[in-house]
Amino acid sequence: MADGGLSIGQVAQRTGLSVHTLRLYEREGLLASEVRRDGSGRRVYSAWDVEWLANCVKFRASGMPLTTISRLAQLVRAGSGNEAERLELLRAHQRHITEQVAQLRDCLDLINVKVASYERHLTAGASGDPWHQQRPPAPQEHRIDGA
Amino acid sequence: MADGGLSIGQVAQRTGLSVHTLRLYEREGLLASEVRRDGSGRRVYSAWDVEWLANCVKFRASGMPLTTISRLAQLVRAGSGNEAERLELLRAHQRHITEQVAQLRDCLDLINVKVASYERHLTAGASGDPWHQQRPPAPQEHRIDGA
DNA sequence: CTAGATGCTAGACCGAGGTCTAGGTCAACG
DNA sequence: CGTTGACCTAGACCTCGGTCTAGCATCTAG
Repeated sequence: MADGGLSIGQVAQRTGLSVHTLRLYEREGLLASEVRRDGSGRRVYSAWDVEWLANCVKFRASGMPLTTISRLAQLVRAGSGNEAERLELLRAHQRHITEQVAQLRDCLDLINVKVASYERHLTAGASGDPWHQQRPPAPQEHRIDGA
Repeated sequence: MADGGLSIGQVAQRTGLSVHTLRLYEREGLLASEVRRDGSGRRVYSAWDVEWLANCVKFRASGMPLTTISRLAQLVRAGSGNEAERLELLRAHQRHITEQVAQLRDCLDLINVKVASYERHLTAGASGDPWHQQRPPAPQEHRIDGA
């Protein structure tokens, strides 16, 4: 392939997406630049396309829905003049990620406690089911609702 | 409701799940103890059930599939003797979360770069599209005239 | 007593995000 | 030449995790 263009198969290999998914993404408007085609209608991806797709993969992995990526792509495709909107979109996702990290840490705390508890249980011999420990009148943690 | 038993609606309120979802979770075997019923067949949740559900919510929020929660619930329901398996399951999810956090950080890095770049762009006046830094969209026309 | 919440079950429906198939084109290889 | 493999489109199909409806029973307040 001249000029560094890549076939869909090659792009699949280096993005980790399936060729099916690549075509889906294109249909859904996730690409920020139209994919070229060769003489017989086959897709030819530029290095820039691949780079963009790699970003898409990260966005997806961090929970950005296809529609949002599509909107971003649309803005980029539209060219200059909408930078503020792109920035807003990115900031929103930034916040979303931060929130996710907080939730993950929250769950991780819980799991760490349970894991430690089971490890104790297993190495020290049975001392009661860690998941059925009676909770004596406990210090009010973040109770969901006072009641 | 005597002895602190809660109705499904009350549980929905304090777990943030819908009553539909609560019934779904029960059908799918996510509950580690069978929910009691009152005289006329209505569910009566114990404080422990609610606590367990709150954990389920965290598990879900951290990407644990229903089937996995179900398996964990099943183990807990089965009682002592399978602690090693529970621990294994928890450790697997621990790893999964850690991996997710890494991915999120990875995406966050990317976004931070882009955000910074757009901020510069916007405050300092247009200086080129931050998303087209390396490769201007020079889509060299796909040949339409014969070869 | 009656209305209006709230609950019950069974099962249909939905959106997101893929994944796969059918049927066809094309280029290269032995 | 025929076959093989990568590619094309259109569209069906699938899983996951809910969400909602129908039709009925029960509780509670006025």
